[in-house]
Amino acid sequence: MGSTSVGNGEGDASDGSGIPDATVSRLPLYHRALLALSRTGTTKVSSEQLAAMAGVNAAKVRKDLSYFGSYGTRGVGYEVDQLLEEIRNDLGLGRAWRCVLVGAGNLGSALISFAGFRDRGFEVVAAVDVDPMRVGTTVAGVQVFHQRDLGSVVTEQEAAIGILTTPPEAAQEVADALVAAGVKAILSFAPTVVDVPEDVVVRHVDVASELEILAFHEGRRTAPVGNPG
Amino acid sequence: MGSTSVGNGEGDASDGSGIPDATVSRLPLYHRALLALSRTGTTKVSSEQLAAMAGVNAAKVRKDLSYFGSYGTRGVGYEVDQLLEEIRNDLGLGRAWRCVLVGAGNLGSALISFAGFRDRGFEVVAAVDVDPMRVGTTVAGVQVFHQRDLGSVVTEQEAAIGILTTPPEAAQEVADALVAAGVKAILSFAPTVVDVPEDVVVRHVDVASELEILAFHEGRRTAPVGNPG
DNA sequence: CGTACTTTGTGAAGAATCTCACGAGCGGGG
DNA sequence: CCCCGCTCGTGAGATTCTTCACAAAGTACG
Repeated sequence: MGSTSVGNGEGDASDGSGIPDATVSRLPLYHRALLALSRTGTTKVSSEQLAAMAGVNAAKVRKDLSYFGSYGTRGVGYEVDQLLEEIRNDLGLGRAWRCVLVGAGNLGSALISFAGFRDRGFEVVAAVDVDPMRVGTTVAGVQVFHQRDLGSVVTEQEAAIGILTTPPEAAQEVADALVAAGVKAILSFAPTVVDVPEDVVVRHVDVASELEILAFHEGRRTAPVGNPG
Repeated sequence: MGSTSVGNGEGDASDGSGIPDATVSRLPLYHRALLALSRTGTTKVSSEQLAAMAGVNAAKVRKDLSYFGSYGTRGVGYEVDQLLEEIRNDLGLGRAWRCVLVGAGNLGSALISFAGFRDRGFEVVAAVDVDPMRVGTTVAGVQVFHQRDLGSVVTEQEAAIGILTTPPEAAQEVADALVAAGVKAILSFAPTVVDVPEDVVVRHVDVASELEILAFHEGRRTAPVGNPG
């Protein structure tokens, strides 16, 4: 997708790990599908089924999985629990990921409350903000510190992931502080580009952009030809 | 990318409009950058500058813009306001986009309150939910109807975009209802695949997946080789 | 044991995207 | 008016991603 900035190099693809970016971005889909299968007690799954569940092509599933080794049995398919375990390992979901949230506003608070993360091993262990009204309070059990203490909060909490929900003006400054504190993975909701060193990964979630892309397609539908002015 | 499903065909790329998907997904970045320039009163910008602001390559900027015609002056650059107007047109941001939100829970409410949309022409004109506690209430000025009336709400409100923030189990059913009501653009926050007809565009925002991708990269950093078990 | 059937794993072709590199056109100065 | 320096627009090559198609390898069964 290109919203990632990672050190490039020797590998088979764009990441040093040798796993193509496109494949990595699909792993969560497979993970989700396998989780659903496991819950229903299904023990085996073919690439065809998995593909349907993840909304992709079957050949793609097989090729993606092959990057991690051969976990399937020809003529049978993949063992759900074994494959699930493998992907859990690859995605690093075996451990708990400690996240620090920067910007405890509307969106930030919603994210903290959102249960979907903790289930998967992502826990917001602390939040910071600049607003004196928010500093010192607790949001859904998460303490809010002052943003100037971001560095020490990250260190003390041993946070590995920074979640950035500040206004765009503050994003770069916060990213710099996160990087300085040793954070190497940032999820940014700020509608702006953030510059980070090569070894830091940034991913963006931008709802406004997504809506604009939808609007583009909608606009094309009703007025297929460019502006007639 | 691949989170989009659009009818494929004659074009130069994967969309019927002839504009490559990759280019479309970058238009919001350019739009944002130009907006910032316009606000500071800058009248001209080079592809190099624009590229830096959007976090992409200069050649890519020029090629992207060239799909829409030649709006630059050689030796000078692009006229900010003219280019901004052009991209506004292409993205369909000249008009107001009426959105219906399905699922007025935590995330849904946060989205309604989020100001960033209205500024850009996206307005949530109604919400629906299944929870009787929420039906009949008002969230940030937006009325919440019962989900069973989704079809008529869409029709009466003349909504063009559906925003889906239900639990994954309900996502497909809701998407079907939206499609039946004539909605051709859906933004889904539900962590599941939704099947829609070829002429409907779906885009996904999945925070959990993004975190998992970050975890993947982080995991690779500390343990570069596969699981030593 | 051998045959028929199924599904994986993967080389290779194809498509999309990115990047380079350079000619074309514009403004400014002499 | 002509030359110089700058930046756009774009063909072509490099890269990445997707899809096809088929041999390899397993199961089932008589």
